[in-house]
Amino acid sequence: MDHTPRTRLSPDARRQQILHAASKLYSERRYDDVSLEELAAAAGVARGLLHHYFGSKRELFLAVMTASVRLPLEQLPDLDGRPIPERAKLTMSWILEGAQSYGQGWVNASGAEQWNPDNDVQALVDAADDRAARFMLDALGLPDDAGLRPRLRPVAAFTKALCREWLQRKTLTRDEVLELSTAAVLRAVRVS
Amino acid sequence: MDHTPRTRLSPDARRQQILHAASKLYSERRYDDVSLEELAAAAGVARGLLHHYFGSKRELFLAVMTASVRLPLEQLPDLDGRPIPERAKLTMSWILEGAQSYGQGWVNASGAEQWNPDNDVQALVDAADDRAARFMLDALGLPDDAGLRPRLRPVAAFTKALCREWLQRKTLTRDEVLELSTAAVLRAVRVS
DNA sequence: CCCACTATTGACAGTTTGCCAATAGCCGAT
DNA sequence: ATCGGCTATTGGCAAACTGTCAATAGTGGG
Repeated sequence: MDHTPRTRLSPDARRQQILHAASKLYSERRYDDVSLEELAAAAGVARGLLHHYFGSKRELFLAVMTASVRLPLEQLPDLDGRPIPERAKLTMSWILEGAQSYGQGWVNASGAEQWNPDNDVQALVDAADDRAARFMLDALGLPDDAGLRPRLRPVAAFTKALCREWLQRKTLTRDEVLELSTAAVLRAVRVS
Repeated sequence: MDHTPRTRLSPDARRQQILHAASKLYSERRYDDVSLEELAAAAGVARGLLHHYFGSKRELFLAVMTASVRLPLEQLPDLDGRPIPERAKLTMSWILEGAQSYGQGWVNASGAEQWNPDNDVQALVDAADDRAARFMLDALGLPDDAGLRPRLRPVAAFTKALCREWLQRKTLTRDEVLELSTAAVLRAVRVS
């Protein structure tokens, strides 16, 4: 046995290290195909530590997913005074930018593995889609009432599917994706 | 031990029986949360028989999924001579009908559990979406070349997300779903 | 410099999957 | 009707995996 002297880190640092290693493994193989032993080896720690920090294998996985299914949509280009169609197009263009550079996880995580209605992963994806819908409403300067959010949420699924065609299969161009997704947004908010 | 005398069925009948039982269990709980022992008990057979028929747990699961992620889209209403927008609306209405009555699985299975690009479930869903796109092209009387299929495939994801809002969350009406999905189809095939 | 705190480890028990030899229904042949 | 062979079906074994917990060893504070 190789007895690497045990190194002691702050809980936060260790957590990040484990999440980072797990993120890489889960991006390559399925959840049930990756053992805790592998995850521990990749992170360079003992298997028991994973349970110590995350409780169970599922919770570790969900922690990884939570960080991956959402696009980083912090700052918003300044859109004051422009008409809504232009706002929609610019915001969607902004989103596509994010999808291209950071959003590998966002693009692919488009739903649950099975059709179980109360699925933990589906809940994460739904929350992310809802967040994207609110983001868009905010960018358009529209109120969050009036039932627009349910009409806008499915557009997130649409956009992700379009991005898969564009970024992975390379069957669509960026311009096509932008056009189709923007049109869906405008139709959803009832603006021609 | 209860020794129910062992009953011998034809391979096809047994396969169907197992698939039926598995389908029910998988609709309630996650893949990794259902053990082969439970599946065997639900089907009323020994655990070894599942391996005999399906090889592995994963293959049994995929067999269930294969049947569930596709809508039964056999017959198509007769649309000869009508303009394309009307064809699109009628076809989409037909699809929504199927989603409401049979398509619990189709609506929910909208993607992979994780963002692994070569995921077996994702492949099934992709094939189903592609099939739906061909179905729609056929209904519209449009040729399958010209790169329309990649533009139309994401509409399947969009429609499923809309159906989830309509059938599960009850935040949209059937008419709204019909309007938004039909508009997406028409935009995808470049017909106003 | 030593002690207490806690991050980290290794081992154990229960469960699960995959595999294979043994068993027993069923159909055709005699 | 009965027997024999084919194969559907079973039960048990070995390896792998997850969850739990007591023991261990860095590390900062007194």
